[in-house]
Amino acid sequence: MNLLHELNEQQKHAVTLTTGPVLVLAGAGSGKTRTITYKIAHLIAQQLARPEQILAVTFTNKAAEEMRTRVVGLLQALSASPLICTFHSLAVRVLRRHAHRVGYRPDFTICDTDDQKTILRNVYEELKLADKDLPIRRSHAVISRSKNKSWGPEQYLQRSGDYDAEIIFKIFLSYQKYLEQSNAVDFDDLLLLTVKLFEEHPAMRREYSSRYQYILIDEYQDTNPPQYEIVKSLADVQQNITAVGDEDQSIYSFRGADIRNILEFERDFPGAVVVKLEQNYRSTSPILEAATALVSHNVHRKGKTLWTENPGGEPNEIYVAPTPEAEADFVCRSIHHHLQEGERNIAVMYRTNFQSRQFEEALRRFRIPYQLVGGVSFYNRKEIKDILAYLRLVINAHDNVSLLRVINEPSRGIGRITQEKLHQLSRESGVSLWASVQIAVQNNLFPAKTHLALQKFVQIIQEGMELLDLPLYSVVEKIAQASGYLEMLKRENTEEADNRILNINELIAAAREWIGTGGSVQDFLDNAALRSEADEFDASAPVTLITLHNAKGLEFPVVFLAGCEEGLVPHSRSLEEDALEEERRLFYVGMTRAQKKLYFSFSRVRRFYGAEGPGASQPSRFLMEIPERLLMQVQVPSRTYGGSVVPDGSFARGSERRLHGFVSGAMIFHDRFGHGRILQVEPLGDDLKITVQFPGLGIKKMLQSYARLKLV
DNA sequence: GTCATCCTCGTTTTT
DNA sequence: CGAGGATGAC
Repeated sequence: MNLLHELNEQQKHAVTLTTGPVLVLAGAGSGKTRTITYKIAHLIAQQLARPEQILAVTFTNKAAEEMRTRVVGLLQALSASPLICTFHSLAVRVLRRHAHRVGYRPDFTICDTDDQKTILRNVYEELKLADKDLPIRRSHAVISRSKNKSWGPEQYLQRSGDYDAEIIFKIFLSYQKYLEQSNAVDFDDLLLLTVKLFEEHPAMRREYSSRYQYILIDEYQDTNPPQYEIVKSLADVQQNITAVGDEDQSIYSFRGADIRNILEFERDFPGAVVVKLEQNYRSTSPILEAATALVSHNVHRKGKTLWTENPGGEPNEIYVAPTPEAEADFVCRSIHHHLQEGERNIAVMYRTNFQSRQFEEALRRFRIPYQLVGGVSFYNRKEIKDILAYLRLVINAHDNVSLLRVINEPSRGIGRITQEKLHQLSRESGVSLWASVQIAVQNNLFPAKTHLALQKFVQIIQEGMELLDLPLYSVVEKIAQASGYLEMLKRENTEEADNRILNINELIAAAREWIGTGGSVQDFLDNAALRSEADEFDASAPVTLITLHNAKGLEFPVVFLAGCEEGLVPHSRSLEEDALEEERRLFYVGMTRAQKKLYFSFSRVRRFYGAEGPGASQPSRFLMEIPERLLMQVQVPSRTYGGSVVPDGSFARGSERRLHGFVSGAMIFHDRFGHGRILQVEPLGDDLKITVQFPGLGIKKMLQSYARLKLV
């Protein structure tokens, strides 16, 4: 079977290098994932490796799934399958077998962000700290960032230089202790414990690195230090590692991703062969040229030259909207147009999640169906997490985090005070909360009402434990019943509660399907915990709303990059030099998702927290970095705007802010270049109607003329 | 201990 | 504007 004829020379080269380390530096749209996929297929087809000797690590579950299907597609008959997974799911797999070697029981629970914050709240209580002195979100962020750099509490204290490092150090310590006592791990621990396992148990390292003869890593530029350590360990014995990445698409440094991993691959893996993939198969040339021009403003890159055989193509358009509503309106109208032309996959991308709302509302108004990627995913909904917490407790009652989540959900009279006392009890006697509850019940430590409530709770969980022999879905069903959760929702009798009931039913259905996979209850829970929002992406949806981060690895014929404003992209919190380059890469990632047509849009006015920003927003500097010849302004020959101005044409005090951006822009336009024409200025009560005509000036000049104006 | 209401404060990006 | 915490009435 010859799979290689479908590849170009460089891709073929990368695929046929079957021993030793290989670094594939691949530009956007150059087929890097395809190269890995073919390499897996090639190794199997040529009998260079058995499928189970191959391990491929991707960035998201979705990508893993896709790669799996593609491999199966290339090799019709597969007796076994290669392991294709994410770092985190790999870690879970390893740790479920060997947790005891690093101090955990194999039934450890995985905490998500919410759970982490619950734990931190308890730590705060123990250390007598208040959220307003040091916001939990901050300690959470600091702890996670440290772990992403492979720092424990001590290293953090020594190396961070934070002014409040000492107190965070204490929080960090207690947090970690709490996790250990609950036999729980957070996302970061999954990686760290795996590293620890390989470090402290050379036998484990040997076992895994000889089990997998070939290691393939996708999106290598996004690996952080613990992931890097895992890669090193796994490639230890055979050194048959293929890493595929693009330094221009490194956008996860906030999660500890270290671009050095890719820049220093050749030093880390001596004898590495470097292959560059520079032909882009995705985008037409206006898109590719603009993207290339943009990213060439970055200093920290190896640099490569992308080229395409798709000449011509539509010009990139910019639309400047007076308000976010107008921006959404424009996007919807254009989407409508493209849909009518028969386009099937259109994406609207933005920097921050909150921007999705304006587009959702507009799309609904236009009755255009869409999918939102990100936001609150199914497994993140409260009702789902609650029911799953019950399920976790039934498997492992000592899981404090889950216990706290549902001990009073639905409320059964075990409030804050009781919970605090239980905590105290558990700290004093060094046992789990579940054990404390039982001690309390046995020794009658609480008033009659509370006592009964606790008894009832114990009973619910114990009954659940007895059900575990039943099929998973009926366990879930019975738990939803016995806990009183369904009843609570029914009694609420609102549309929202009904929706929640539907969601629970959907969970039961998912549990029913799970039986078919042959996985255990534990696997079911692991899967739920590691499922990310981006995994729910449906490639066939006509319109997709998505953040720039989530869009990585995807492609769409038509892309709208919305909110191209200073402060949004680049985000106001990333204006220092390094962070700025990352923002530029993020923008680059967005641009290079487009196959045929790329739009930029931004709004003169931006609302934060429901109120307007302090002045007109300025166009993103990234727009300015794109050569003018590659940009075209959407034709809006004349527009009518309304706003508050006093009759003589000057702006009323207090009202100028609202319309500051475009009104002032129109005026300076007139001033500075002498071409702009204010067609009409008519008072309308307290309002003023201004009609402006935009002639064909250079687009950047015009964007800037708006932005630079100061209103007097 | 619970529920309702008021208030505060904050939005980067994610496994 | 909205979520989630803090406060106060039962």
